[in-house]
Amino acid sequence: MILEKIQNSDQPLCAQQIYEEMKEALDLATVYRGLKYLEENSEISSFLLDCSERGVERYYSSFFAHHKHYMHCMACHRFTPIDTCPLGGFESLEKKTGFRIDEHFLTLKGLCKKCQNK
Amino acid sequence: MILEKIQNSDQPLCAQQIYEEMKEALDLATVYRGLKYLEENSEISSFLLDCSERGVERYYSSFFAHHKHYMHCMACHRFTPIDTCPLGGFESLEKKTGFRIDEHFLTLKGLCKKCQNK
DNA sequence: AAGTTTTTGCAACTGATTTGCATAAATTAT
DNA sequence: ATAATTTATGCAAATCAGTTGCAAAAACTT
Ligand SMILES: [Mn+2]
Ligand SMILES: [Mn+2]
Ligand SMILES: [Zn+2]
Ligand SMILES: [Zn+2]
Repeated sequence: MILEKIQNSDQPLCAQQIYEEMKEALDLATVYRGLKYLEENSEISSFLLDCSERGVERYYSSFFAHHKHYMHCMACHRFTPIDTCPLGGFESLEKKTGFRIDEHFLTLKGLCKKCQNK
Repeated sequence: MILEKIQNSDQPLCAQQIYEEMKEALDLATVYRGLKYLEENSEISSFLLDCSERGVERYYSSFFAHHKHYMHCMACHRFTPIDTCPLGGFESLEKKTGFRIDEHFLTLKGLCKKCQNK
């Protein structure tokens, strides 16, 4: 159920949002346990969002959307996906610093098209 | 005191780390209040780090280091600063999506030089 | 020194997430 | 199909970073 909800959404969802729509069927603790299980089994992936209005929440999206980046609208709080990762090769940075980069997380914030025209 | 500690550190620091070194002088709540004040007055800036070992914590660095990005070592948990922001112009992305990008946050994770050679 | 404002410590609270525990549901063995 | 065993669930309590109320302490004004 939880997996389907996430797969059928065009937006990353947080635990509360998933719970809202199934509160008659599932307890919040069960939602969290389900999300944990799904993430451990690589069916979904998550990232933290630090939103000035809504605070810090973890958002989940289906795994095939793994390593996708989003732009977060600070007005409507929706995510706009970015098709191509704007981060290119880190080779020169790695060579220069000796650091081996394994993962990167990028969050863009601003105003979506709709919210600008208001 | 808090501001000095942050300015004199080569690493972003979290509330706990700052508190550790002044626990005889300051209460943790006072540290948090100080950090809030300093950030509101743009003397420091902060970012969230989601570390698989240490959990989610907010790290603070002096404001002149604002808009700096770091690579976080997953072994020693230290930050290596990146001198030049690897993110170039978002103009084409903005034009294509209509989204207006105001801020961006980037976290790189991996293994620092030292930790690789162990 | 007395009155006023600001800062502090401490404890209680918050909100997201996790956990213990006893029960319910699903599986497997008899 | 029935009893024994395993797994999933609800609910409440715990956790953890961070915040807040409140009364006492410190700093500032008069
Ligand atoms: Mn990327
Ligand atoms: Mn940048
Ligand atoms: Zn919007
Ligand atoms: Zn390291």
